Amino acid sequence: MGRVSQARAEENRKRVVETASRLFREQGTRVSVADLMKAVGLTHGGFYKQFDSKEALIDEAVTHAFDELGRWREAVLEDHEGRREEAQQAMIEAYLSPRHRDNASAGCPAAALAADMARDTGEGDAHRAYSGGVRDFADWLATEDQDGITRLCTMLGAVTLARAVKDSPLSDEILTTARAALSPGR
Amino acid sequence: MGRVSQARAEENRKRVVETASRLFREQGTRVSVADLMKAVGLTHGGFYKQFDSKEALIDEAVTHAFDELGRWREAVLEDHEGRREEAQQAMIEAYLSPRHRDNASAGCPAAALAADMARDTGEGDAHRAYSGGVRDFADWLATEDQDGITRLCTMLGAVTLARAVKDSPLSDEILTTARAALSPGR
DNA sequence: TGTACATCAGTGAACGCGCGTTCACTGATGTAC
DNA sequence: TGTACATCAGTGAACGCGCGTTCACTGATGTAC
Repeated sequence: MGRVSQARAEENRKRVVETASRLFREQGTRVSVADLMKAVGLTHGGFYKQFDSKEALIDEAVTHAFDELGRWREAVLEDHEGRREEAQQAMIEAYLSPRHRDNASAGCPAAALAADMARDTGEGDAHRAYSGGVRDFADWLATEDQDGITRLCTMLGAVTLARAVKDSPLSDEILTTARAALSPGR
Repeated sequence: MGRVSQARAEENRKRVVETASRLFREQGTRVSVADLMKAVGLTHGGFYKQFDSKEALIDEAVTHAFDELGRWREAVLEDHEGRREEAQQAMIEAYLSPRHRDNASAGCPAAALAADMARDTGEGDAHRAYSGGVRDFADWLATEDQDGITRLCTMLGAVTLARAVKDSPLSDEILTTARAALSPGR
């Protein structure tokens, strides 16, 4: 293939991070470098021209996923013209929807990457991004009389369980029940 | 080594299932057959004299873990001489304790194995045991005015998040906050 | 502006390693007489 | 009860495979004049 322009190389790098951020949320960080590069349309050898190691990419991909989550929250807040509690309710609805359950690759990284974070070493940017992202999400969800952490626990637990029990009727029931519990008319 | 008595062989088989049930909860089903057998004190070659495949063992180990969870609930209920709501509160306290967070290998399989269940194929005894176990746990946690599913979501979400953010102060805060939210004086 | 050459993003074969699984072998156990 | 032999749980080397990572190579891009 030969050398590629700096602009193209930079764009390729971004696509690797974005694709990794999606694939890791969908399948976990066990996705191989070769499969990832294939998904981007490149070969695996060039990976190390852009990243020091797979772990360095994980750091960037996790950070990227939480940046995306932050933009998701901002978009919801804008949709509701800054009315905070209304936006929170919209986020809760979206979070506990079958759509979010079935599309982890575009969804909440706190839920999708929890097991990978728990099992890996706990040092590095991935864990810093994860902890900071959880804190920010909880803060955003807080109201005057309800703590954001508890809300996030219920939401994340529901999506985690709904994904784990797969397509049994229980999965829908978990989402519906959690949605009802977190709705204002309770 | 030569042949081993039938009683000993049966005991070895049980120890493999028990050890797998612990190691899978601690590290996920990615634990290798060789490492597992080493932990039991055997070599990996003999594994296939007892199990058809690693997947068959996963089925048994997951089932075993949920049986253990059921016995945990029964023990708590007995400790409180059948007083249901009191036993539920004791379970919530134990579930949201640092001890449970830090000892996944002896803890709740619904929390520890959620990611493995979500990412694997969804057929087989492991998933049946998982779904059934989640249902049973939720039923056990239900009260007259609070749904068991929602309680379980909050508990499981809290432990999952507390494990994922590792030893940051946020981890303790998540447990404490969830405990307060699920306590009766609320 | 055009030419000569150095750079380096991407290629694809290769590396050591650990995975799940297989298999010939061992020798104490279980059984038939 | 004692002897002869078949059984089979456990051993350890080997299998093909995919992993993360390395490296010699390619040739268009970027740069120096």
